[in-house]
Amino acid sequence: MDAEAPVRRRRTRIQTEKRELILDAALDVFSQHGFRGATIDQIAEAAGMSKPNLLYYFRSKEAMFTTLIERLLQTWLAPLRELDDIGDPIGELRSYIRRKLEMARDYPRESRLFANEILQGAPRIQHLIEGELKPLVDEKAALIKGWMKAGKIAKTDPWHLIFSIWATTQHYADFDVQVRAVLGPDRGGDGRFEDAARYLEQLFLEGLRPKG
Amino acid sequence: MDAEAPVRRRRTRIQTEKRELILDAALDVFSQHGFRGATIDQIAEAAGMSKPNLLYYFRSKEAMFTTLIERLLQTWLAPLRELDDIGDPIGELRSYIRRKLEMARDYPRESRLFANEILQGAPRIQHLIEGELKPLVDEKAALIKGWMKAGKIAKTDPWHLIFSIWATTQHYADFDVQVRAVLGPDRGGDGRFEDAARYLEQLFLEGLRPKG
DNA sequence: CTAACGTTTGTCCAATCGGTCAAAAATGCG
DNA sequence: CGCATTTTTGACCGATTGGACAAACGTTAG
Repeated sequence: MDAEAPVRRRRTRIQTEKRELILDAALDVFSQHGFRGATIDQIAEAAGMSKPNLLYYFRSKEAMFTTLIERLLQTWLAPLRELDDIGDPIGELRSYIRRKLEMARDYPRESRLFANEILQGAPRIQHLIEGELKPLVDEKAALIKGWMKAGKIAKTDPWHLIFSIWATTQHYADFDVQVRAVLGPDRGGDGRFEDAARYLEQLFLEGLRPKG
Repeated sequence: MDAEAPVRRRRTRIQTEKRELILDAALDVFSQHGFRGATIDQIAEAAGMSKPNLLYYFRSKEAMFTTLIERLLQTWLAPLRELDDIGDPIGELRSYIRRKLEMARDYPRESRLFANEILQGAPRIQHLIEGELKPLVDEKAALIKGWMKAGKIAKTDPWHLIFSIWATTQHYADFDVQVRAVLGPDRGGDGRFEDAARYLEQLFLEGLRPKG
């Protein structure tokens, strides 16, 4: 049931630190090569320690991955959790999009790791998707539906709306190589996220139809 | 230069057939597990033949992958190639979005294989992205920019517009497991693509701002 | 100092990997 | 038929993989 470290009684200071160090290295390697493509040796080297030493802190490659992806999902869903009925609907959605785009910019490894797992059929996190993600999305979809009924935003499908926000924002993390290559060295630099933010705001709020 | 089969002189009927059979099996396996995650044994079993026999038709795992992804890119870019100045701009974009969504529906394996490769930094197709994809996108972005200047569609960033079309449509192939799980057994069935089509059309044309 | 406990590593192992090879089986052709 | 060519396979190989293990090393409390 618990896929954790030696943990006889309490967790040592060293254990806490080294586990964090390992998880960071593992995130590097897993997000770049996927679960099967990553090797324990690679992770150990990235963490600056020997393979058996790494396996002293995590009993298996699977344990590292699980720990990583469960923690990641919480971070990843946080912005959606914050979506609520306090401000005005348009503003709420606008800042949700902005926050998701910031996450793609600041935590691209997490995004890629998650994408990799879903791409391969989510064999290790199916239960999290059905048990955590779906209920949360259903709840927020209901909230959004309320805004539509009240005429605060245009009537459309709230689930697909959420999908499209995920897709467009995470695209800048998951397909980063392609985005950069297509934009070229000038436009593909640091400014690409501000350009994306401006574009996405217009897309979601106004669409492409010319005014007037 | 040519990473092909035994090919002494011409390609036999059997060679042509078996190579197609193998490529189909390889697409199954590669799209599910990525390049490193896939094994020749898996592909051989999926193709219903022995491993050495498979290696008689393709000299290596890499050769299968390369053949597959080069062919795939052509299919994948075809809809964008068709984008031109003949019809009215709004209609052109509308049908581009529709075609891309149909491809996500009909060729999800291709989409996933491509996504997998990009996710991992496109180590094997960097040259195709820079040599083929970028020029095509630049060309079409210029076309779209012309439409904006002429007031046919709203002024915005054509490159990011293309990204957002890719992201939203391919999402339904790449994140299929998640989409289905979130929509549930009722809404996640065959109708999800029609729902998506309706939603995306509204998003891209009108945005979320309520009318009036 | 020393015993107990936490940490680190060198060495090893069975399983799996991509790929080779020679020989057998099937096929095409005069 | 008989011969050449193409197709198929079992056996094998070196390299890499995830992981086990015991011995060594470090740290700390009494």
